[in-house]
Amino acid sequence: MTVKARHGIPAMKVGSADCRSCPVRKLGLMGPLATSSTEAIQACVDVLHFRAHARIYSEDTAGSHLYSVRSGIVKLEQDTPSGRTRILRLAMPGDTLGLELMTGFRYKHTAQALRATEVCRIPAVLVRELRESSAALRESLQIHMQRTVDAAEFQIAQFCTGNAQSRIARLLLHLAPEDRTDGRRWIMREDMAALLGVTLETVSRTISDMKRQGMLEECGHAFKFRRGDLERIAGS
Amino acid sequence: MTVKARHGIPAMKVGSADCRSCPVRKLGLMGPLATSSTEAIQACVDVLHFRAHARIYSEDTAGSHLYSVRSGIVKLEQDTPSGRTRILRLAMPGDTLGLELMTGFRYKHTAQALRATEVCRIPAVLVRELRESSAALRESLQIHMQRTVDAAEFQIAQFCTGNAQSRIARLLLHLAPEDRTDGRRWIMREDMAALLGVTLETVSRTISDMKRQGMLEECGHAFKFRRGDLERIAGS
DNA sequence: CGCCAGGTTGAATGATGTCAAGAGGAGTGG
DNA sequence: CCACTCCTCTTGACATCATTCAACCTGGCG
Repeated sequence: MTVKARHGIPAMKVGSADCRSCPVRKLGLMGPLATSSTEAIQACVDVLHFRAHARIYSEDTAGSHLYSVRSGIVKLEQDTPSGRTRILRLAMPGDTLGLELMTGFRYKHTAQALRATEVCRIPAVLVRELRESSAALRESLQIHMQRTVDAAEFQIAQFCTGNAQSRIARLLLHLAPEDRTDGRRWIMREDMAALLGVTLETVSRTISDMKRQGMLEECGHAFKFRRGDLERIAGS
Repeated sequence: MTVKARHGIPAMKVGSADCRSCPVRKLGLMGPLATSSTEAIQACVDVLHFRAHARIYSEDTAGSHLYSVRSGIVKLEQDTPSGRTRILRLAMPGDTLGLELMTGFRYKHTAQALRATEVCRIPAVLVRELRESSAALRESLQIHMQRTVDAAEFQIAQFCTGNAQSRIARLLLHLAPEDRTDGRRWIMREDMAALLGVTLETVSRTISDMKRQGMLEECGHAFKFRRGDLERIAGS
């Protein structure tokens, strides 16, 4: 079992894919496929449910499935030369994991759910086959590759630049469409730290400071703030 | 003209592409195309020569060409929220610039030659057309997209992690196939700093330290070192 | 109730940023 | 050929920020 002992059962199969009810069908990799072919696809695509901290796949292992995120957040991490693990980027609903299998055979990251997460598990061979016959899928693949590039570059520009306060502000803005983060998109301090390239303590301290300055509140697992406040800090 | 005044003529057309003599043909985007179609392609592909610091294209402008690097190094940078400019990654011979035009119409970075650089300028419409007819090109596109992702993630894992000395050691190792950097791949301190996410002064100080410790020499525009020394520092 | 994972805080230390001054080299024009 | 300027790199002194190591708090859960 490739999961840290402390985190129990890694995955639970919920059932076969039901694309019609998919919350992110339009965004997902297979979204553009015609409804006629959808039926055949559903047969070999499973929906899996992962608990927080469960591992979806491991760096440098042979892989045979892509994953499409339906809900939740997934972190993609690598072991750095220095022994720590570094989060390279986050995958949100609609994003595709494991696209590197289109040009290789091993996963390049460890993928781990940040919180309860649902994914569609898609056989790589299926995608390779459909790629030959469907121009729509080819376009979708290209779009999703580009989205991967964008996410990685976003990480560099937003989360590897500026001081800790700026980075945290940018992360909160990124996670929150409005003036509060969704409680279901909770990220704990340790993961924030690995994502922003600072220590856990610095994250904790900085968030505490921001609370004391009155620009941030934390209710349960949700942050509340005025976007303007954080945007001012983010750009400095 | 989109080039800083101080850096004179931005580009010089060397001539039409001569793929047979291309130093990186196997690696390049168009490499896998059959020789028969190569002739037709060469007609609309130009080879351009850029001087050090010349701008190849600018962030957020409409684009109609991809570029394939033949020799030299190109930096891809973006303006950060904080006003500085941050280098997102380097493009080396064989790499392709402007792949974002396959799914959009604007360049997402500013591309600037780090030193004297030769590129092939390929019309985006040509690539879009060939993509329909040639499975080989489609595969090449996918490989080059993946290579872009790899480069961005390399940047995060290697150049945004650890202290200044580790980052510099990793950069030198990355630039040097052997135990010395190629004088023709010179990168000045300012660019190193923007690439590693530290200040110019920190780069200068750290390199001076490493020289004093005897693990680094600088002859003209080349660094000399023993890989073992730097590898020990890089992994810490 | 007691344990433990997650979070907070303090004090000391180390690393990096900032501002400022100056050295050396390459190119230019007189 | 020299004096000049500009660019790049170096170095110092100091302020600021982040890390480290440690202690402690808290709420959930067996």
